[in-house]
Amino acid sequence: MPSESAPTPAWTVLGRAESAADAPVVRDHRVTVVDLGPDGEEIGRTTLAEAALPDLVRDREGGAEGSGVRQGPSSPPRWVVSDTPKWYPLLLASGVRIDRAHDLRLAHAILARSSLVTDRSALASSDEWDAGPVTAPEAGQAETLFDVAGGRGHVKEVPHGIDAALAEFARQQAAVGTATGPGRLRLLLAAESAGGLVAAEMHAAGVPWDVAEHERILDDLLGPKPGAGGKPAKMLVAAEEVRAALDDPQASLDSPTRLLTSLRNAGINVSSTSKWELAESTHPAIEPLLRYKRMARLLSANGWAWLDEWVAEGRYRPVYVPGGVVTGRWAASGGGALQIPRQLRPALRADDGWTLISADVAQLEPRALAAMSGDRAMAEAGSGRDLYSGLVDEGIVATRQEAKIAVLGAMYGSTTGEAGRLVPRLRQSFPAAMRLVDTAAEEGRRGGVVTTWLGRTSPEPGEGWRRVQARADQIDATPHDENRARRAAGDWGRFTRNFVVQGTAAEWALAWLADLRLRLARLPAIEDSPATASGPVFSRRAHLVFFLHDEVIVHAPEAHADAAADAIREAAASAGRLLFSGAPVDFPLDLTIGERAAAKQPGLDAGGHVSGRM
DNA sequence: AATGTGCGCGCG
DNA sequence: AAAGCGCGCGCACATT
Repeated sequence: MPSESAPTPAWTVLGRAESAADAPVVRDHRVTVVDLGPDGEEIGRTTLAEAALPDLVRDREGGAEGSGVRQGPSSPPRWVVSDTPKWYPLLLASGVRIDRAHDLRLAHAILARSSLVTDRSALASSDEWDAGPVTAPEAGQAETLFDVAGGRGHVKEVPHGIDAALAEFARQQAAVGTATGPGRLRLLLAAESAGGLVAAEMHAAGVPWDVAEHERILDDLLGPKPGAGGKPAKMLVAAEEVRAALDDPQASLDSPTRLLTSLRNAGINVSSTSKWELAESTHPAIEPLLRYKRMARLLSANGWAWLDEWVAEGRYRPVYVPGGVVTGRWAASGGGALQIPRQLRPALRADDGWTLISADVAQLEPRALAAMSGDRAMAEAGSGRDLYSGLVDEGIVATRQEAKIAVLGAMYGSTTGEAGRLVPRLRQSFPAAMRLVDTAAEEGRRGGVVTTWLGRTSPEPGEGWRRVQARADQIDATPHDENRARRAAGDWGRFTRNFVVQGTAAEWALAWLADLRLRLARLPAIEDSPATASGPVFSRRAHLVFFLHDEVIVHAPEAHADAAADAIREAAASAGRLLFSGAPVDFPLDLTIGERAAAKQPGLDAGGHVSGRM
């Protein structure tokens, strides 16, 4: 229960207790909890055993059974932690969820680089906060170490002590105070931190995974599971067909170099073994070869070995890395969470009595661009309809396919081929949107930085890039030097052009997630449910299980499916208002409840590559 | 035997 | 069809 009649803290900082001089043991696992008032002044402090932390947090959250349902009139604090994966798994395992957090590591990464922050010197010098996330504590199987921008090669953790946390938090608050447009940065820090919570929660809950269905798919596409070291029967058959068609009984299909030699010996004139180049040939070896390659990919990426390693108790538990991509998108570490092939989506299977709800935003990036640039014409083209079809309706391009090429080309900086022909039409129809991306590209070509809608700033080009540019400016620069510099400048310009769009879209998605997790937590819990593999916090209520840039999947009790679907829609509308209040841009969802929820057909709108069927 | 690199391909 | 952006992973192959 809330303690005494102390003033309600605005922030509560968690940190490992600093060992006092008279501490009986050096490594006593104790935690210090410091309450801060609205101006950052300390208004309370207590130290307790690590094991007692969950109960304290549960009390402060004011909810029963970790439900997160508030009981008292005062709101729970925003918990300030060094690094969410360091602290939150323990709480979740104890049945405690929290509403709001401020993740010092994630916030530091944003603030130390944001061009909105006027004075970054204090944050720049506290570089012990420039580190990657801790690896998941129970990760017996996680062998992949990851590097985040700046931490290349060495795995370093941020400090977890209370003194370090308080000092860094004070630096961060001061930095936000000096920012131009502090509101946006505060919003970004809150959203980024909420993303940290969601990532930990989804890892704890896991994706409900039907192993039998996965095995059925493997059996269907590859044949029965082979013995150790063996290849599946259907792969062997395809390989023999290829060798026969090439008239090369020794041909190796697994080594690109040797395969290329075999292909050329058979008169197939290709410069690589990539599938798009192979597909242009009509040689009879090509069809079985492409079939073989699809099977080889499925086997190595998501075959029986993947199932053994990554799925246990009917749950796939990927490790998400919020902020792991420079643009602010999430990365994933281990198990290929962001690359689960559409082919396998039927293996996502709700528990008995539960259902899956999947929702994705149609054309998120162009909509983010329309909103941030205030381009009314572009907003109108996407209003209440498929944005690409909107371009056709408005007579800007002839077909939906052309619209897609033009829009993607505008955001990625395409200059050749069909995109080169179509993008200029957008420049005419959507001048504000095009000016925004063109300006971002120009800034990048000059070696400058660009910033997303909420304040995430692109990295500066590296030393090598600067050397190349400097070389081309020398009086004795060769045409080769100049070409190289022009190409590098163009590359960086396309990066910064895309950064503002991809990064702002990622901010919208974070706001969506952040709002959604709170709405789901406020749905009622179901009664009398058996314990599930989702853990103590999520066994009785709707929860997020999957997130992929512009798509979420929620696992919900059947009785709450409609309420959860509403929460997803309302959260999307709320995210749009929060980021772009007043802009006439909507973010329509494709939402599916039930059996087919996880198995959306290969992309009408996805990156453009419609995956082949086997 | 470990480590690094390029290729190819899955996802948005 | 890929192109133009951002990723992670497994494999073959080269290097240490």
